[in-house]
Amino acid sequence: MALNRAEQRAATRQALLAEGRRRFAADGYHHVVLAEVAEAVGVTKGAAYHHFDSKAGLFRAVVCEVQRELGERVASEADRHEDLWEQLRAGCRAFLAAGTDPAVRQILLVDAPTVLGWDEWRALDEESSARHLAEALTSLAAAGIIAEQPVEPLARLLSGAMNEAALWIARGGDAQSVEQALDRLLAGLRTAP
Amino acid sequence: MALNRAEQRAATRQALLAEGRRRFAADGYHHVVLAEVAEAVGVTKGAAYHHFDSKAGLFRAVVCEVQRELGERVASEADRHEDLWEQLRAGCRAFLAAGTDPAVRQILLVDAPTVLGWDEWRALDEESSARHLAEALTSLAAAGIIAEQPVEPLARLLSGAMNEAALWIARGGDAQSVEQALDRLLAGLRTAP
DNA sequence: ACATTTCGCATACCCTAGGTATGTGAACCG
DNA sequence: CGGTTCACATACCTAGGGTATGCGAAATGT
Repeated sequence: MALNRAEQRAATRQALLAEGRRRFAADGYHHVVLAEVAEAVGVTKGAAYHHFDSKAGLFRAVVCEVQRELGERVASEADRHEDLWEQLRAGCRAFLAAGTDPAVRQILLVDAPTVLGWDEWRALDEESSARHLAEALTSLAAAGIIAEQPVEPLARLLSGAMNEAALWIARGGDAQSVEQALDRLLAGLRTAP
Repeated sequence: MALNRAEQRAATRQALLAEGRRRFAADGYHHVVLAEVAEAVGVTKGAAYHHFDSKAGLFRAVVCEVQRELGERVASEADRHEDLWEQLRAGCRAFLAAGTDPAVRQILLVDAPTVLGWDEWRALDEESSARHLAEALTSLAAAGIIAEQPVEPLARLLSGAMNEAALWIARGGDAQSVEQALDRLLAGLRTAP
C-alpha cells in the first residue's frame, strides 16, 4: 500500500490522536509526556509539533473528538423514542452511561476544564451535548410538558448535575440510584397533568 | 516586635498561604510559579519547601482553607432560618453567591479536581459543604417534606448542579434566573402537601 | 527527464520550573 | 556558654515542553 503524502499525513495525525486519547484517558493530561506519545506511534516529538501546535493542542483535538462522539451517542439514544419526555430521559441515561468510559470521564469531565480553560471548555460542550439538552428542554416547554421558563439556566443546572453524577458513578457510585434520583428531579419539573 | 521561632514559622506559613491563594485564584494553578510566590513573601523557594512538601501541597492547604470558609458561610446562612426548607434554599443561594468569589471559582471548582485528583477533591468536599447538603436532605426526608429516598445520589446531583451554576454565574450568567431555576428543581422534590 | 520546490518528519538544542541536597546563622536548651 | 535545633538560603539536578534547523522523498513545473 503506497501512501501519498496526504494519506501519510492523515495516518500519522490519526495515530497521534488515538495514542494521545488512550494516554490522556488512562493517565490524565499532566502525566502524559508528548515525546512518549510520539514514540509509541513510531515518530518523534518533532512530528507531533508538526501536526499540533502544542501538547494542549493535541489534547484539544482529542477533546473535540470525544465530545462529538458523546453528543452523537446521546442524540441517537434519545432519537429512539417518539415521546419528548422519554427522549429527555433516554438522553440523560445515555450520558450517565457514557461517564463510565474512562475517556469521557478523565478527558472531558476532569481535565478539559483546567487545560482548556473553563470558557473554551464550555464553548465546546455547548456545541455538542449541552445544546441537545437545551433543545430538548425548549421542546418540552413549548409542548407544555414542563413550565415555560428560561431554558439556559435550567440546562446548566442539569448538565452540571449529570457531569457530577457521571463521575460519581464511574468512581463506584450506584448507577441505578442515580438514575432514580435524576428521574425524581426531572419529574418534579412536569406541569400537573 | 520580637518573634520567637514558632511565631516566625507560623507567620511565614501564613504569608505563603495567603500569597498562594491570591495567585492560584487570579492565575490558575499551572500559571503560578512557586518561586515567585515565595519571593513575593520575602523568602526563597527553599522556605516554601520547608513548609509544604510540594507545590501541590501548598495548593492543597489553600483548598482546605477555602473549603472550610465556604462551608461555614453556607452553614451560617442556612442557620439564619428556622424552617428546614428555607434552610436548604438559603444554603443553596449562599453557595451560588460564593461562586462569584474568584478564589472559590478558580481554586475549588476549576483546578482542585485535576490537581488533587477527583477522589481527594471529593473527600475534601464531603467534609465541608457537601456534608451539609446531605444532612439537610436527610432532615427534610425525615420530616416528610421531601420523599423518603437514598440521599447520597440526590446530594451529588444537586452539588454538581450548583457547582456548574456557580461557574456559569461567575462567567456572566444571570444569578436571578439560576436561583429561580434551582427553586423550581427543588420545589419539584416536595411531597404534595 | 530532470531541476526545483514542497513538506513531513528527524535531530539537536534551549530554558523554564519543580524538586533536592546541603550549608548557615540565629534561636533555643541544658 | 557550648551544643543542638530549626527556619531558611544557596546551589544544583532534571524532566519535559517548546523551537530552530536539517534532510530526504514526494509533488510539481517545463
